[in-house]
Amino acid sequence: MTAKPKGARNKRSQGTDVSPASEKGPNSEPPLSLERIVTTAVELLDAHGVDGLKMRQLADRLGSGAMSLYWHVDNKEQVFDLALDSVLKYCGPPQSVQSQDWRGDVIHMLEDWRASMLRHPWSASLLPRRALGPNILGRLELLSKTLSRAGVTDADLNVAIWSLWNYVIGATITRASFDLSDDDRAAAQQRLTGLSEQYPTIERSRLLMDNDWDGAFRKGLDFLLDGLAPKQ
Amino acid sequence: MTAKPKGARNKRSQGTDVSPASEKGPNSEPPLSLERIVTTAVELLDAHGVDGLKMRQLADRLGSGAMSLYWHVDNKEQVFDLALDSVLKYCGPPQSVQSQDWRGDVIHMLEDWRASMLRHPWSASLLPRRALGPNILGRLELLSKTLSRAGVTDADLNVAIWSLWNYVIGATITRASFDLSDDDRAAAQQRLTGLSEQYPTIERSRLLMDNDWDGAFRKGLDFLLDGLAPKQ
DNA sequence: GATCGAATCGTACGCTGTACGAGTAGTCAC
DNA sequence: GTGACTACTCGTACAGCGTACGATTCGATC
Repeated sequence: MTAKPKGARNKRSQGTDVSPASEKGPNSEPPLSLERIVTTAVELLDAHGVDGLKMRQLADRLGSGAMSLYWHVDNKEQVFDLALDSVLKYCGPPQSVQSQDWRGDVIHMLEDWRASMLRHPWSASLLPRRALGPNILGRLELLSKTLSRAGVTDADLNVAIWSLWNYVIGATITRASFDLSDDDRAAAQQRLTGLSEQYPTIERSRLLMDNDWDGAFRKGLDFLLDGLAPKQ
Repeated sequence: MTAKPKGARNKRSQGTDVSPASEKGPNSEPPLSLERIVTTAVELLDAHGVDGLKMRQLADRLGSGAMSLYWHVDNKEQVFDLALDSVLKYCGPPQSVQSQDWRGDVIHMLEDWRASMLRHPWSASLLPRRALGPNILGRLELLSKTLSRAGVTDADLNVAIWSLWNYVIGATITRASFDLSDDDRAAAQQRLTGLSEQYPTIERSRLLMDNDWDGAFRKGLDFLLDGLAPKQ
């Protein structure tokens, strides 16, 4: 019986052993690994979106057969989980670990979070539905610690975290999906012109076309932080 | 050449003509119609989620062949669009059309919006990615009008609308997906216990388990409204 | 050489959305 | 009646999907 490795699947990644792949010919693919699978999956997701990721295509791109993937990965869902978390690494605020400016630290982390997801527009809509990987948990832990340091009581901590999470997720999902379909939006706005008696206000303000996404995000974030944490 | 009706597809629904179905025997299904398709699709989505809606199953449940659906509907995507919009009808705030309490009106509409989506947990994650139907546009128009009445300037209007939209969407998507997987959350929280040195803060606060979703939603909404619209 | 585990992959299966075109029933003109 | 036209239904078929299964290959160890 040959059982797949489950817990220690990424054995190869953590060791410092010399890769045996280097001994192969120059025109042969390196061996499969979790890392190669995940980075290639991210490439394909960036190129073709969530629905555009196919296991066969992923294998093709890696120079292997489709079923070889399943030695390293349980199923397609796990590919999503790994790709998602891999994209959300955070290196912390630039200057220091124990900055006095907790508000700046929170804003930096959340804006970086949003930016990371917008760089990979498939990631935002995936995030709420998938398992929490170490990078996601790391961000939550950092957020939690920073708010705690800022004086948010334990009783309010969870409410504050989830409010911020909700806001970031919602803003990014909307932004990303509207980004993907500029033509659709223009068409929808155009269609509204024919219905101006039904939707006069949103037609006049050209709601669907002209938006300051970044500014709106920052504005709402400020308001939330004003309310959630005591002023300094 | 037999072309499908495109614009006037729902002819049967708007007329007051007597339904010819009543002349049939009691044990035969009523004829297909957009309405029946949509309401049945909503039932199936409620029961099995987004991935659980299959065209064949939908047709079975309607007592017809799978391909008959395609006379009334272009493709499966349109079924999603119609089901989504059908679930988001809004009848307005209870008391009056021109209430003095604009803040109460906005909160009522947004909390009703969230409640409607939570009643159909598949709807929230669908909303940002799909076309805007008349009910969705109606809500946006109402929100727009109310904020305008409350004194929000034209320049700030779009920013305010999108901030609120983002917040509602994010809160509801998160809530709905966490709702769907209570066991997963418990398991994830349990797993965190084994990693308490890495994630001490969110482990101690039991972030993944114990949350006051409704309270957090209302709190954040209040903060946003405080900032977005002038105090009354 | 024999053995064994790790890793690869060809084949096949069940399921999906839907293109195609045949078939049916009702209506209207003559 | 009869033929034409429209509205609608649906059986069949097809390509593409995730992946179960089992055969195969390769390198290390005894």
